[in-house]
Amino acid sequence: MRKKDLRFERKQNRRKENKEFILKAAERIFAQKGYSLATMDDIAEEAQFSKATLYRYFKSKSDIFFNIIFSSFEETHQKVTKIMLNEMNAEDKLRELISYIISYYHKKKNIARILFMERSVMKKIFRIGPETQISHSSLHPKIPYEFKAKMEQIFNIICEIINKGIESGEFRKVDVRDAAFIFGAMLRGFYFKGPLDNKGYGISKSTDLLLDFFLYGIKKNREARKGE
Amino acid sequence: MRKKDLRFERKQNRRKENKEFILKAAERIFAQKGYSLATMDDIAEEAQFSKATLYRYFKSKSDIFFNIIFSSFEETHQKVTKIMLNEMNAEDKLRELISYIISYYHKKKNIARILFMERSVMKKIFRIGPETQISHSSLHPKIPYEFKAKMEQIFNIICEIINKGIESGEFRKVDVRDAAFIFGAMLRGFYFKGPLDNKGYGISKSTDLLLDFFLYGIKKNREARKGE
Amino acid sequence: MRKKDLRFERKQNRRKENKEFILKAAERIFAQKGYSLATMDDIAEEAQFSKATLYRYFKSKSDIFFNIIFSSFEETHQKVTKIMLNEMNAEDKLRELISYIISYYHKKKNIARILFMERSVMKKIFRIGPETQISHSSLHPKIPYEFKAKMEQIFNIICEIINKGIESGEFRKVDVRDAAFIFGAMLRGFYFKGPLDNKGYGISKSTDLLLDFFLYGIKKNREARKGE
Amino acid sequence: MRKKDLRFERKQNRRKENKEFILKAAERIFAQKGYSLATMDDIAEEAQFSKATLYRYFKSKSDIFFNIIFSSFEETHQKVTKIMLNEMNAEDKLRELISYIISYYHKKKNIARILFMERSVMKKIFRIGPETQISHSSLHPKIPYEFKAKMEQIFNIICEIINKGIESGEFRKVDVRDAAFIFGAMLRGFYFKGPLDNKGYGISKSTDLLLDFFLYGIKKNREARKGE
DNA sequence: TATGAATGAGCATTCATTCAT
DNA sequence: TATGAATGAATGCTCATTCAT
Repeated sequence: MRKKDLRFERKQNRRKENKEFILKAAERIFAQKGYSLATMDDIAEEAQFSKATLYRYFKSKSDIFFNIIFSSFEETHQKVTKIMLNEMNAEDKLRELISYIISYYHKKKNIARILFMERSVMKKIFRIGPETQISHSSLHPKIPYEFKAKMEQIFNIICEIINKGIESGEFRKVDVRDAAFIFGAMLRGFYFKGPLDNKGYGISKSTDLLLDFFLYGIKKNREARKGE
Repeated sequence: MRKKDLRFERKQNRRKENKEFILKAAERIFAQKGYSLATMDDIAEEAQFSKATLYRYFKSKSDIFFNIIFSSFEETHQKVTKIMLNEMNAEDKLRELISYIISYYHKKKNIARILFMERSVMKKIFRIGPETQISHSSLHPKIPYEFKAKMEQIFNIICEIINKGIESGEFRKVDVRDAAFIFGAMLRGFYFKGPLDNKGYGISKSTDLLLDFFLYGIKKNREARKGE
Repeated sequence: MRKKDLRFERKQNRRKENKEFILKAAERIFAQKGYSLATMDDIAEEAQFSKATLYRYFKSKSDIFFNIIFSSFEETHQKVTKIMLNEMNAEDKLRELISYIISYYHKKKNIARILFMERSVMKKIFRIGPETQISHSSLHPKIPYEFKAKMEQIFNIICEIINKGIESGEFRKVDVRDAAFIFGAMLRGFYFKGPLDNKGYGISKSTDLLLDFFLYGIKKNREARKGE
Repeated sequence: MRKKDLRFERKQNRRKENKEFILKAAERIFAQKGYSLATMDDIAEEAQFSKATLYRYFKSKSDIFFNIIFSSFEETHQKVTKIMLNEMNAEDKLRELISYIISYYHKKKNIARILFMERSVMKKIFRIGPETQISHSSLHPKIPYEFKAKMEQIFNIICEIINKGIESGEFRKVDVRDAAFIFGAMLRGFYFKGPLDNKGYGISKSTDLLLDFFLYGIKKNREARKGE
């Protein structure tokens, strides 16, 4: 029955490709318009499928959105893990991290923005998750939980990098989670700047800038600090 | 015709009060639901006016939103100016700044979030501004321009504070605008943390944390830095 | 404040009239197409209102349908009560009843049909009722309960009429509820005849026919019956 | 070419079996949900065929429905004919008839309901029949005609039973078609009772009850009736 | 001035049916 | 033959905005 298997595989692949294709199209639309303002018509047109077809691949608009975010999270998680495992000192790891995240934000544009920002939308989307899941393990098993979990995994990896930096004597003795949080905050705030303009630095210059401030702060003469 | 003047004035006052009242109500709704999910019905009910009346005071939903943001900008501008004019060293000014902005974000909750984040919404809102304005000098004269201008004024004040810090020798010789941008980014990112949890520090603890990192960074031993 | 009261009253009336008007239009549409096949667009067009306006007056399609049925139930209830209270013998009351119900079915055409027949639709409609009602006493307080209750009130009145007929010696001693059920069944079945044709008797002839059979049955010589 | 014939026959059989299978599945679905609320997806899933395959066996949803009803009509026709041909008196034939039809309604549940009741659906279904048939002698040759014809055949048999009862002196001299119609009405109405509850009698008790009333009516003392 | 009424344009979602393999 | 994929046309419902009083 190899023939049948092959045909089946081909079909599976086609399905996967189409899903991927729709997701890419939807990502572009969400990036342009945000979640609420993006319509299924927009996505259908962008993907060059009929609206009804979208529903063959995804349960709902929020399902599409969820898939976009979640898969991009996995990507990030993998990348961040890889960075952590590198044989570098902590400073260089942070540099890599910054560089990656900045370019990631850039690539994902408003997607990440929506994620961090349209809190009410997120609530609405994820209400689908845990309540519904009880009665029938649907396509979104433990959405917000998995979701948050994934974010925390990433956060923990950053903590670990910083922690190693402290242990190795590179960094002063700060609260690891505080430091990691500040680190993330700098990156987020750097990218999500609203109507503000910074000088439009590229990724490399931006990375240098962020790293410089995260490492050294702005003070000229550091008096004895707690962690030193 | 003094009578008429008085009556007119009373009317004006009443109008102003009502506008203010509607704005407050709308702010609560936007904070709860974000821009897209908030409906004019919601706002009307919250303000205890009829929906039609809302349109007597404001041109559109986006007009309401604009007014909310703009007035809160003015408030911030004044406060920041006051801080700058204080007789303090730069570090203390930054502390005040952080404290104020963190509490401001907290007070305005999602409002600021929307501002920084729902970029597509902002675009939509501000399209009303300059294009429409040509034909009839409308309520939004140079909206995004004024808007951006206001933001830049605030930004410039922060620059000035930092600059004074450099001149006085408190801070190392960094690019002032870069530093101000990083400063803002840290605050923004600290507050807009998406589904992430930080430890839920209060304003005072948050202020300390942010100031500590902005001043000193994370490095233990600072080798010779450019600005030193 | 009489002026205001009057204006308010006028408005209230207008609202009531419009509701009534929409209900009438919807009734025609439901009669033509049944519940599922009738669309809000159909109703809107028939009522010469916009679809959105329909939703100002009624919460949903099923709300409209519910109102149609319920008000027609009340009408029937009143009429049937009046018949019961008449000073007539039981036979004449039954005649009146038959005459009224046949003409009622005729007037309400498919509405009654839907009620008795599209059971699955009814289930769907009334699921709105009791579940939702718990959290917020909505427009449909105890729909199916009230609904069934109303039907049972009507049924009980028929029972009472028959019971009096038994007590007065007009009717033989049968189980009252059985008899009332058979009575109703004959009327229902007489009207809801599917693709069958009877001879197209008018109301008067139909009434005679139904009464004749309900009273005397088809047997020629009645042997001793239980109830005699 | 016997081989081919056999193969053809086998194919035909297989086709027939599949049709039958689909019909059974569809019947279950229609019974559960009524016509409008049942979807082709539901039927496909229940039959474990793909939706497209359904369309290889039947022209449309309504075609499926038509076949269900028509075949069940044939069944009834045969059974009713058999009853008529029995060597019994008319009363016993009626008893058999009632018993059969009540159990038939029970078995076919909502199917019969749909038939008698969703008149608009029936119209929709049968519009496919005679109009379409002109251009290509389709699967539905004279649908509503055959359909009605079948119903009338059944009706006529009931007439004949009653007529024999009159001729034999068992029944009084009533209009035969009127009596048959009332007979049918009682049965229909007895089963299609909407949200009403009767006491939930079983088939045997129900049969007794219906027969009792159809034979003797409710009157105590029968004065001289027309037909006696 | 204030507002209840009205609506056009949309929106997410569904479904009977057709197409391509 | 059998079917997964695709879709046009609806469908119930919503909302920012305008109208009439």
